[in-house]
Amino acid sequence: MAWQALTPPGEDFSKWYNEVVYRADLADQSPVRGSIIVKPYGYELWENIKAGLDRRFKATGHQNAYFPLFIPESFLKREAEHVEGFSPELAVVTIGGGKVLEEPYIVRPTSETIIMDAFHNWIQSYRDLPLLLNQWANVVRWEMRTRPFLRTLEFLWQEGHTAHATFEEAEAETLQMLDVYADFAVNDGAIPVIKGRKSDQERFAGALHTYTIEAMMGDKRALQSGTSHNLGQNFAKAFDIQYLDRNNERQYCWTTSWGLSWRILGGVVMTHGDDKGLRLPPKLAPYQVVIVPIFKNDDEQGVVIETATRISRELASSGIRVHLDKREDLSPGFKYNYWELRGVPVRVEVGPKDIEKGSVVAARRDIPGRDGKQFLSQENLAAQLSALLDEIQTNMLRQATEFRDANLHDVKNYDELKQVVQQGGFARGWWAGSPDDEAHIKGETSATHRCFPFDQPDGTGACLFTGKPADKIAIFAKAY
RNA sequence: CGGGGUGUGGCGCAGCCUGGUAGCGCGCAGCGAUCGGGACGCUGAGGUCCACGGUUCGAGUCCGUGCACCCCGACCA
Repeated sequence: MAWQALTPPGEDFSKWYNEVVYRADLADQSPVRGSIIVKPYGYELWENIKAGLDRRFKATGHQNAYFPLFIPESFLKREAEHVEGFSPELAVVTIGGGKVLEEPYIVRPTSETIIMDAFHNWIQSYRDLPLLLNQWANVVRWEMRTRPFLRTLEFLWQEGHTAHATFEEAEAETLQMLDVYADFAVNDGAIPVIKGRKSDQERFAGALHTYTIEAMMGDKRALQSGTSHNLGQNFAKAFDIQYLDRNNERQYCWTTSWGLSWRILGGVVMTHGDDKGLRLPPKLAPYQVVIVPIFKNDDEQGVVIETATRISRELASSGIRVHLDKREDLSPGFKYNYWELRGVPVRVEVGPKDIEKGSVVAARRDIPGRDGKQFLSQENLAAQLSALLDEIQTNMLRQATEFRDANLHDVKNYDELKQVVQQGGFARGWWAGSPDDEAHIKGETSATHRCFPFDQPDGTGACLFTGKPADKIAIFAKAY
């Protein structure tokens, strides 16, 4: 009994999160402050996230490209708001090859500027539009305080950058990509998200509009899980991206950018995890099924391993990501806990009794204890498990949605907002406040304006803070 | 950048107050036993005690300086 139980999430969510990330082999601490090593299991999870997104990007007409890690310092300065927003957190290279550089290079915190510089060269005609690119890359932001995956000095993400002929097209693109993010989060990540628009206070440095998907974590705090920006003509003007329209007139482009990082991986952990560790949605899980063989002696071991291997091959050939845990000297109970910590959606147990009966035991991670266990026939097992995985995916989304809805409260006034924030959860109410009002609320409650949800009620109401007439509702919550 | 904490085998820690050149648990290796919810036994490998300077016959321990990392806040994907 020397193993150490996880800190229960209800006791100290932050501590629980750190323990899960490290103990479930997602990541390791690195010698570099605020930077993590992503271990194979965590990286495979990220690869599945990438695959789900990349497929959607391609389906909406985008192509991948790759731009340099280093950006000339002067590029950042071309868009005033942009440089102001990012300069506090830049890493700057001043020496290369032992020589002081004439112009320092910025290690990209985001790539708008260097990509817009290329767009300047690439776009001449309306026939060149729209230009729809995406880049998978690492970026660096020198953050004060870091947390694995949620905020690291260096992180992996994708950043889409597009240029369009009109505001309407750029706006449509911005909203389309937000839909893509939401579709991915909901259907692959089983994370219910609220789509909305950021307040001016919270929008991206240099953007006209920033749209966001906001998710509720297991501690009822909000996680901004992906953002999509309509950059208007701000960057097009700063980088002189002009095209000749059908009437042979020069026009500035309208550009967008949209990004989603490995933070979403932290979101998966914090949305679904429980006191036994990770719970991974089947669509993202590196292993969807793990097979634990059970035997008492060499005779049993022979036949059990043989059967388990056969089943494993059958499942793999049906496209199920399966792993057979053949490790010896480890008891089944140990393996159950081991794989539960790592969030594998389904555990299949194969023992002598199962072989007698032609069955297996299937235990689902989303339903704890005996309730989640059932016997399945070895006949047609792949189809049965595929159906079970679908059911788990659906159930996890349902559980997360119920939790989110149960902690999303409508508030009429500031007192109610404070109460909601204090007990944990999202506070939703009419809002007509100023940036100063937002700052005031943040100062007093540490809750921030998360978004104006797209889903708006009819009519108008009194602002929860100022009492002034408001035509929009907003959501406030403590956020990561 | 403000506040707090910690640096001792791979990990978690004790030892420091009351100086006498290292110990526990886990993990790891070998053998055996066990295996339907984290069982076990025996044997073994593994440490310039964060760095530098000082006090001392002698420093993990006392003093000074520095560095690093973690946690809590303000800033952010």
